Amino acid sequence: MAGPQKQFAIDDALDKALTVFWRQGFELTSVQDLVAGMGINRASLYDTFGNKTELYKKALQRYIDRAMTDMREHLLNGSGPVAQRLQNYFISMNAIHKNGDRHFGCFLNNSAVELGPHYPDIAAVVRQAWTEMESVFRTLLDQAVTTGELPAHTDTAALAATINMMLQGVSVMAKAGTPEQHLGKIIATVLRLLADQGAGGQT
Amino acid sequence: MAGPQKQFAIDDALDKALTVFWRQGFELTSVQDLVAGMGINRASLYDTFGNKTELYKKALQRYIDRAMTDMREHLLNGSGPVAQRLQNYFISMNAIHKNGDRHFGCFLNNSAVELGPHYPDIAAVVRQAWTEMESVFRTLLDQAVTTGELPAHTDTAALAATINMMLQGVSVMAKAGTPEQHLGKIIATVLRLLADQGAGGQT
DNA sequence: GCCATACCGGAATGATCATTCCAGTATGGA
DNA sequence: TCCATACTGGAATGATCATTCCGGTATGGC
Repeated sequence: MAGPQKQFAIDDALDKALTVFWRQGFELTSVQDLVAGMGINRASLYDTFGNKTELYKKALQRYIDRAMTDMREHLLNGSGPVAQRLQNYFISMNAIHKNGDRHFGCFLNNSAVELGPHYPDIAAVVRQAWTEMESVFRTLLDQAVTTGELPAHTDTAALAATINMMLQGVSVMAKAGTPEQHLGKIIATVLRLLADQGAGGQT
Repeated sequence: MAGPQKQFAIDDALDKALTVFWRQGFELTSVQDLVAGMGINRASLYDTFGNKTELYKKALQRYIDRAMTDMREHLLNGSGPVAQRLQNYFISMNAIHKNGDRHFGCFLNNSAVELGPHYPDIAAVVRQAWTEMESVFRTLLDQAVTTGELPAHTDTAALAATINMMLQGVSVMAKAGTPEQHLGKIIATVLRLLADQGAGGQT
């Protein structure tokens, strides 16, 4: 084909769009904000990404892809006790979601709350991502059962779903500006609950 | 004073405004939607409530007042095991947050995510409400310690904060359309974790 | 009966928004 | 050298928004 060879880097533009949407949410982000933040022309934005809503969906998908990769790396490839890896993951997520003293929360979580009720397809994408996250947590918990860190009768599927729910809860509280120290106490309590899991009773 | 005696019922109008904001969120609700939903005149809306943002804050405060009253009634005045009361509360919250097959989530939670980052005073109101909710949970847990349902060494403050976090997590998942059955499994797991709490180890 | 008050429907205002369009510029293959 | 391609800045379009304003109406106290 004739013409310039060097199309602006699509993935890089998506990352920048994600940053803007993450900070401001969907409704409060104008296309002007996106044009400025992405460093590309308005017409290029529409040519390449369709429209504002489509761009948001593509940015969300990119966030999911990266979050899942990060998650597997941190949780499954790590060594040491599962409890320790989980705690590190919760703490590092909290760090990723903030910038300076402002908290932007989990982008999946934000998408679910702000757009879920109005865009069923976005809600479905979020649920699908959560299902994958639960699957990673379950793999991790199964490792813990194998090593004896968790009792053999543990319902790892149910526990994985619950851990994912807790991640959403912590994210929401962080977004509202809950003090770091308070969040730390909650995370520690979660870890203690998991450690005690099944110690007293069974099924 | 001269003039009509029967001002339109302010509280009733606030309830209707709350319903509209709850279903559509702040940004996607137009003043026209509010005028239609509240059944009052546009000029009356501005005269009585200031503007759209002020109206939202007043509706949020009304939601908080009613939610706290409901919460105390359901949790503190009830009888039976604390675990049972907690489970009933989680399930009834889930029912309150939905309408037919659509889930609107917890209005506090929605406010935190959608408006928290842009309106620091709203974020502060939400955090204050959460603090009160934690206090109610703590009172409930202290009852459980008294009756022996929970061990004496239980850190009820930390556990109360964690339960509140879980309520937010379940609310977000419900809002994204997570199937009832899946939510039920998560709530059951939470209750089991709490029941086993402290059975294995101590501080 | 009289009037200030409190509401009403609806129009006017001024701003912002997403999206489309256009004229101009640079690039790489032929 | 030439031209189709891919981008650029910026203006035009058409819609929607929050907020203010106005003429009209009914109500209760005097």
